[in-house]
Amino acid sequence: MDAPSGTPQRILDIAERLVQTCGYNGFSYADIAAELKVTKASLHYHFPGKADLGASLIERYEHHFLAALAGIDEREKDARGKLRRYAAIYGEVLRDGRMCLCGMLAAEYATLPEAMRTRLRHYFDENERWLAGVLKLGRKDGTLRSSGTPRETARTLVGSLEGAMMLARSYGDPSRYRAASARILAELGA
Amino acid sequence: MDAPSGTPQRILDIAERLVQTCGYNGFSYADIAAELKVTKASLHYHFPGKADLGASLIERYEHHFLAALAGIDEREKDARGKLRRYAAIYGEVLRDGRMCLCGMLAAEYATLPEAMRTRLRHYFDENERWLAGVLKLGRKDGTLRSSGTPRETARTLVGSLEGAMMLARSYGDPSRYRAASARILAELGA
DNA sequence: GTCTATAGGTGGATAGAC
DNA sequence: GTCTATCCACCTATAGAC
Repeated sequence: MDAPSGTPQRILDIAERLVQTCGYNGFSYADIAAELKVTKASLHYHFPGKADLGASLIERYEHHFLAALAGIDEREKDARGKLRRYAAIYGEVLRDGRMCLCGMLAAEYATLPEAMRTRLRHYFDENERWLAGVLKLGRKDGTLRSSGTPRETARTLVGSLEGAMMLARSYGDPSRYRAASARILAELGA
Repeated sequence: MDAPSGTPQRILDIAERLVQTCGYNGFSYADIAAELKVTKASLHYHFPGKADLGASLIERYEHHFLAALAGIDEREKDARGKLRRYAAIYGEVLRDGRMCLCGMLAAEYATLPEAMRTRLRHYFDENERWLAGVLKLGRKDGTLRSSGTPRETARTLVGSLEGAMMLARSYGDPSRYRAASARILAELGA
């Protein structure tokens, strides 16, 4: 609680935004250094290699995301409400021309170091796991309907929302995401 | 009809695969040169700058794609059949760790030259247009159902399939795409 | 922890010979 | 059309002073 945000956190903040907009292969240490007003060498002290920085980015992003999902579980008990809040989180991500960090990295998957690939799949697995729980809950109390297993439906849902974000951003129009997510959720009864 | 494929076409073939796997920012003239066994300078003769190459890639990809859609319209008169064939085209794209060329580029949108951005949006617009026609047809003859306008549903559909491809590829599992697309199409009655 | 300086490599791109 | 040779900017990364 001493520093509101240490240097490593500020580095991650900038790198996160850069990856969300330009991709992992689309930014450099020089970009971060310029914005943070330090030298590139300083960055290497905190994150020895770009792969370390990338892996830390995913870990922190997932950590924040899971915290947000825990927040939903605390405040929202209705399965439909949970789904709508989940979709809304990704809607907020779209601000400033950003895209979901992990959706971006998924596109660059083939060029990522293994440490990042593993963490990336873990992120999506956790999305799937949480959504499957919500879908199961909604099926039990009759508020949500889906044709396949909760697991498969969750998997499809994650992909659909990631794709909706990607296209919405290409048109510079977040409302495209909102329209798409509303339609997708409507199919499930939410 | 003289040469089965001239040098420019072979360059595009290699570049297309590279973009589909590694992205526009993830490949270089050197990669193409090595595979085609020519020098980088030769490539610049056919495509002066990387932006020219990128724009040509999208144009050719869209041309091939629209030809495939025309082929569907010729052989398949049933709206549900058209939709299934459309989804199948993207399923075939997934071979060899590839992703839809334009889905890849959409992720890198912020870093693309304007000439590529314009063509990219055009590709998605054409997808949307064709799909909206199919959805309208299916609605008229009662074979397909959707809650929103054909246009909006088409838009959502394109994004969902692109997202499904991206995630399937991250898991190296094309069956993820097939499962997701089957579920998505089922919601529409196909 | 941050700096200067620099290494070693690769990026896209060009000039000019053949 | 393809080559050799070369340019310059940029990349990730390291050594060592402060």
